[in-house]
Amino acid sequence: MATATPRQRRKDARPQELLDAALELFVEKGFAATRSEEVAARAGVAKGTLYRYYPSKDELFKAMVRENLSEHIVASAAQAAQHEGPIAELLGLMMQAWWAKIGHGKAGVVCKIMMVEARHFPELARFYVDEVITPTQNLVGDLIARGVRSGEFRAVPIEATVHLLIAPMLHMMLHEHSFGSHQACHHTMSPEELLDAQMSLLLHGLLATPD
Amino acid sequence: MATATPRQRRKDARPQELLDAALELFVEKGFAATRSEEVAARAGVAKGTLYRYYPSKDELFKAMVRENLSEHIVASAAQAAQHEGPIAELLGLMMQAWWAKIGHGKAGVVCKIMMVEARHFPELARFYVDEVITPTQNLVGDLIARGVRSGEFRAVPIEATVHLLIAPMLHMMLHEHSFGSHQACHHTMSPEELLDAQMSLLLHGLLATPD
Amino acid sequence: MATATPRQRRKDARPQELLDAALELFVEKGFAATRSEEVAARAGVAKGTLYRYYPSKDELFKAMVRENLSEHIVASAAQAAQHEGPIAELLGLMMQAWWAKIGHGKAGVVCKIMMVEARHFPELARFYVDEVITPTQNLVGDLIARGVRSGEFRAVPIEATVHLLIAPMLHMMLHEHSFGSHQACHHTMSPEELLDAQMSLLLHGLLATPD
Amino acid sequence: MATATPRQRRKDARPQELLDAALELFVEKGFAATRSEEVAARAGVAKGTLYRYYPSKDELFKAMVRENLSEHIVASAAQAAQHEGPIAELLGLMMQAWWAKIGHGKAGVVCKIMMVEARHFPELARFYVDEVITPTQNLVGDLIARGVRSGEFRAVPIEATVHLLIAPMLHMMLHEHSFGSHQACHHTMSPEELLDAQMSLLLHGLLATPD
DNA sequence: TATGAATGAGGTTTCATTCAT
DNA sequence: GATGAATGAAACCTCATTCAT
Repeated sequence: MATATPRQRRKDARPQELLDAALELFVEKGFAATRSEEVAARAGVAKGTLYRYYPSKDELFKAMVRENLSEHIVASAAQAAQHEGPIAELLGLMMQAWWAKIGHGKAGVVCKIMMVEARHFPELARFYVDEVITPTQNLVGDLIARGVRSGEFRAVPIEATVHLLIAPMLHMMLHEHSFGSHQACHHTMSPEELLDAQMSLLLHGLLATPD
Repeated sequence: MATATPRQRRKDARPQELLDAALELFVEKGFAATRSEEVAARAGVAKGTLYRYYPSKDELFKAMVRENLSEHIVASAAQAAQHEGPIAELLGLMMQAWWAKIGHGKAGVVCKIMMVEARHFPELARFYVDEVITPTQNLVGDLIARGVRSGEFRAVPIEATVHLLIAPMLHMMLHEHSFGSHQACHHTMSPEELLDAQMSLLLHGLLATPD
Repeated sequence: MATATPRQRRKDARPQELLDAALELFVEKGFAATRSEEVAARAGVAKGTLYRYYPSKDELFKAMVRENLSEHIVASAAQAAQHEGPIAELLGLMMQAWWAKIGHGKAGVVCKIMMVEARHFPELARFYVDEVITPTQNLVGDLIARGVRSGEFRAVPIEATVHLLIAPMLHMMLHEHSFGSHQACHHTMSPEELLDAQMSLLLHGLLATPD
Repeated sequence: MATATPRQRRKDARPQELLDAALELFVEKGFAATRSEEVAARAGVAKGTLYRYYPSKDELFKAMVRENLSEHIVASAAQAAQHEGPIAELLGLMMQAWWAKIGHGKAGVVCKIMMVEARHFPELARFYVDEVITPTQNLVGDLIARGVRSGEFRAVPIEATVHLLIAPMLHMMLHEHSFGSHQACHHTMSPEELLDAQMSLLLHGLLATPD
């Protein structure tokens, strides 16, 4: 049996190591401000080694996005759950799951990067729109529509409601990444509590007395 | 009193013209990808002239942000209105006003730029947090609190509610700027309709039957 | 009257200075082995200045060839002389003129460079073939044909004769440039004497007794 | 006696295979533009293996030239034939032989490469001059001189005549390698016909009426 | 011995900034 | 003040060479 040599083992791990290093640095400093040598250094290799695996900084970026997005896509699809109980409950669970699995981790960070660099990588942006944004909106939109049809929800406009469900989570993440290091800007509640509160608020509304 | 010559008038307008050009380009291409010569060209002056007004690209950026933020700050403060009727109405008006005056215009764009470049300009980010984010959150938070005290609103958690009010608008703007050019990603409703729908949704909640 | 400032005067001279520097270095070391910084240095400017005038090393090369070829082309055309006496005399004069004006100077050197780099710059090679080689061959070929028709020359094959007239001069130049610095390789006759001898040899042939 | 294993045979052939690959590539793309990995790949070995046989790209080049030149040298020497008939006949045969065995094949190509890279490899150029150019010129020069002494030839200047004999062949080869791929530049005669025509022309001269 | 992953010097090119005019 | 030619630091990328396996 061919035992992998240490060298081979390192080689196999390289692409992932480089992608991870790239993700970290692109988040920390942005794409343009990250030098390819830094990525290599953080991955523990020399400048030239990076180019054995990715033929340019742009390709590295694209690979990094796709790599981290694929989890996202799979996760999104998997959540097209077959849930029986009330839709409201399902929505709450899905939002918590999204935060725990995506918003809180690498995939969430990629959302920020995509937003920042979309103009510079139009094909990638289209890919992101087609594979992530649109499916997610459709998924959530279908659930809302189901709830409306079943009488669980009021006859709300779908698109606006989807937006209202998704935006706070995305924004929370963007905010943390951009201004999270400033004391005055930390949310005093945990993200989970915030989500719960938002969900409850969304369901019951602000008003004390329904008109 | 010396009447300003056309030249003098031209010169007095320079800083603003440069700042406007910078804003446009930073939005279009990002900070790093915008060359200082382009900014000068769009403002109709030569490369060297830019440096007579702003000693470096970084300083130009900071001046641009501060310039466009000041409107925002003033606007925010001005809205700390002495409103008499129900808070819900006030909130709705404020959100519409925010979108019309800020989110839709230059100041909104600056929010995106700040988010993207916050890591690169920490003092500026702090300034933004202190002068824009925190005051805005306090303003909205106070209104919510007032509404709760007066019995107009349920006893909702302030912070989460503020977040839920602000995030959708900010996110709409970011989204338009990042992916707006992709067909699949255009909102089919106008921003104004979206805002109305959101406000209504927020006030009454999703559920058809209050529990 | 707008007097050219020293700066302007230098600027106007730059392209030519850079082209001259490039020619020298490309001849000395070849295209690939010449660093763009060296070209700039020899022209007395900094690295970056080169790129104000030529957007890449390749474009610099092409400009250099075209610049030096244009003389050649003009010269070739001008030699399409309206000569009355014997063609043999004309051919001799033309070869001497070619050597004096072209082979001996920069344009000749460009022939070597074109030969060496033809594979790397196919469009340029085609340009060279169309604008220099083919016209020259046609010009000489027409003269031979005229001589044959008038009975001055034997009924020699045109193409081979053209080749036999041109090759020695070109080869002399290539040889000088490649091996001229090696003592054992210097021709002991001057190029002019060599040309005379060759012309005479070509006209009368090697054989002592015509058969 | 140990019979060579296939592996051993393979190994013994390596240097030649590498040299052949190098020759092909250096001709196709020039020395600088040929990557050592390409040479290895064309020879069917890995990059590192090349360096077990030749310690550097420069040394590979030198070995390649020397290898292919040695044939040339031997061939040149062998042609210093003891021919009895007229020298003119011998010269014609020698030129045909040179074209068939050298000009047309690898050794001819090496002449082009030497010419192009002479400046970069001065010792090699000297070697080439001493071992190839000078002997060849001496050989041809001696034959001319013999013909002059025997009364077969007119009292032509030796050096110019040697040049006139050699240049067309060399130039034909260089030309084919540089511009051969351009339609407008193909000779319409075969090289052999060209040689015949040249020889005949050289012997009898251009003029219809000997003076 | 052969391999090919890794290295890093060195090349091309960009662009913020300076400064003579 | 305004200009834009000039600069050179710094980024990207290549590839000859090394060396662990």
